[in-house]
Amino acid sequence: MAIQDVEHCDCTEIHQKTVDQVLAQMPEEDVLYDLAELFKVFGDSTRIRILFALYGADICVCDLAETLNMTQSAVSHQLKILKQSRLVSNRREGKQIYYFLTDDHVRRIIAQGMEHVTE
Amino acid sequence: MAIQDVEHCDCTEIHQKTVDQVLAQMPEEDVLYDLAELFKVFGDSTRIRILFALYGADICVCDLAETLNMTQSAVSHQLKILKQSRLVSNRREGKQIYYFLTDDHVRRIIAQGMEHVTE
DNA sequence: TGAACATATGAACAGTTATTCATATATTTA
DNA sequence: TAAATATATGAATAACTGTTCATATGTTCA
Repeated sequence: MAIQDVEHCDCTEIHQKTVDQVLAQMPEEDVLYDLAELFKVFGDSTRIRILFALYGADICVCDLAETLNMTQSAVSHQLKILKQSRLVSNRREGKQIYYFLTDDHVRRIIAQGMEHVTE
Repeated sequence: MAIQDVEHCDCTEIHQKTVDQVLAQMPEEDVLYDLAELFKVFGDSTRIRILFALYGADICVCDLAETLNMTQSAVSHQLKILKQSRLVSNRREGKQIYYFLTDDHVRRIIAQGMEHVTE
């Protein structure tokens, strides 16, 4: 999966000017990596379902599992990933832990995606 | 990976009202699936790099491979996925095939993601 | 303090996916 | 038409990932 420095292109005629211009405007590799990692988090049905469930209300793990018809363990594993990406946060209330969307970024990203999907 | 109808939750006290409300506002399963599939396409460094390369200009496969330091085959495989998701389109010009972003949806989705990543 | 409850987590397994390699298709040009 | 060039694609492999199962952690209440 890593980008290797291989003999990459067997074409004879490269438009070097185009290549240089494109390279000049590309973001840094680590930004591209982080961006891909972010979208990867959205790129799973379970996590999308969790994010939608949290769209309008704070919910505890147990209710999430019930709502999405999943095991508590599976939900917890995915919540961990969502939390590491700072898409969701949580707070404890007694025995239960409530999760919620960290901020409106998530809603906007999802909204943009929905526009593409439902057009 | 499929959502199974298992005994999902061993909690005693479910907030049924919350569960029902959340379920009522969830999009259809197939919309959620499509949305996850869309983000999955963005969730790979190679494809993100291709999309950024196409951000400002139409580029042929060969120049893409050169720009991204990849084999032509790997680029073609990923372009196929991007095309199936209608994120990119292409046109032939003689021997070469130029790829370009289908519309501004892609740019907006990427822009939203960048906001989250670079904050 | 101990039992019950809610959540988190590590290991293992199964399914998925990106790249490579070899080769096929399609266009141009000599 | 044959050769050269540009792109596409199928099969195989290696790496990655989501779920399950078993269990650990942390909180409340009797």
